[in-house]
Amino acid sequence: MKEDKEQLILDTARKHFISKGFSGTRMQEIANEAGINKALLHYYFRSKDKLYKEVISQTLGKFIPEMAAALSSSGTFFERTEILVNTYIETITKNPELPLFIMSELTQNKAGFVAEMQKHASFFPAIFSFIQQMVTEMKAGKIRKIDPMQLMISILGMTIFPFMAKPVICKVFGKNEVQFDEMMFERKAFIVDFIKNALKKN
Amino acid sequence: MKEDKEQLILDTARKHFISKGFSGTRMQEIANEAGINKALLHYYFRSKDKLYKEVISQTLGKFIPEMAAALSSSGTFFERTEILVNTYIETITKNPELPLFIMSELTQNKAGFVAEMQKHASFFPAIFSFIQQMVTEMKAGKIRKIDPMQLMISILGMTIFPFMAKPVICKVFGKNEVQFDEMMFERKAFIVDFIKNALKKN
DNA sequence: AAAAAGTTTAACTTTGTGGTTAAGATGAAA
DNA sequence: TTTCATCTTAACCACAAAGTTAAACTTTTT
Repeated sequence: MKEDKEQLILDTARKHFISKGFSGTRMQEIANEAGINKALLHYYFRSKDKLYKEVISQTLGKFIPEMAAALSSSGTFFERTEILVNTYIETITKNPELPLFIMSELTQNKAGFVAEMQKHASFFPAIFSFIQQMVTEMKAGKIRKIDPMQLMISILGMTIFPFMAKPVICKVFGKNEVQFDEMMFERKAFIVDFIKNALKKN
Repeated sequence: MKEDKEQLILDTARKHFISKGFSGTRMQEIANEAGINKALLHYYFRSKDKLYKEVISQTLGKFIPEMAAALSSSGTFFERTEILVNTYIETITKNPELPLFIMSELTQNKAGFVAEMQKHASFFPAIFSFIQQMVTEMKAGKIRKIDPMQLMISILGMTIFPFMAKPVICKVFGKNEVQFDEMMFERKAFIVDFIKNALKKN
């Protein structure tokens, strides 16, 4: 019961913080939507600040390890790319606003956010394990030699950018939520294929 | 003198609105940083809302037409892609926070922002003129046949995403502002090359 | 049943912020 | 000099939002 309510508050708060930012979010709104009152909000989480930190901690604690794991699979570079792209698109489809939110908070250099981010530094070695594989296969002549950093950024850009530009994409191509998800589903194969062709040796 | 001060206020306000959002921005802060007082702020722009709208109008009024023009060049698909990528990277390098800001405001569906955005609908036909060229050259057998929408999103993703993920990229690859700009400078050629290879016919 | 701990509510206080006002200073132009 | 827009200062108002309190209700423990 207690945990239920606590989680209900956290879920409601997350929705608001992620879609409207910290200063755009009203404690009263969270209370209303969670079907409780403001006093209870403060009973559970002393202040707006602490509630925010808890939301961030929970959200990043779930999201970042998933992202890191997808970077750390085994197999050939193309196999790992396929797992990476598939996992990213599947995971982010469940939380499409998350990348934009994370990047916004990082750009604004929100103190509590950056601190929480640093707790998940496991993300960094995961990236380099992936890049290492690129380098290895380039040296082995399996794929065309290009700048690994630029390639890494390209893979992430093709995969993550559409979620961040979702409103524009939906508007330009006349898509609703469902059609957008379908497009992203098809995009998994598209990206892998696109990268394979781009890295084919002449 | 008057126009100077007016523009000084607008520039200061833009900095704050873009980096901290509407509700995160304080009129007092804008006044302080512009070296004036709050009363003068309201003397020039009646309200925070009107100031915001003016900032948005000025910013989008300059930025979007540039983006649309870059999509509307002439030449072959690869030539147009090169112009598009070069112009986007050069333009956004001067305002690296803009894409993230625009997407955030659109996602939050900010009334005034969306309204202003619709004034620059010229952007939409520009996109389709570019896509049309893809289709033409695919039919003519000049480039490999793939989904034009997915290709369009890929080009924009590879070009724009790095700016939106700038703090992460700088952190992961240990880059400062200058090094980031250098990387983006090199990226212009990288993207064009990458796309050319990906679209080469088997 | 009584006590204790946990849970909920309404009403209240405090603070932050947008916005106003009034009185006057400054500087350019008629 | 007079006039007018521009600009400053400082105090003020109104309101919204964060946060507090005290009292009451519910559940658990003894």
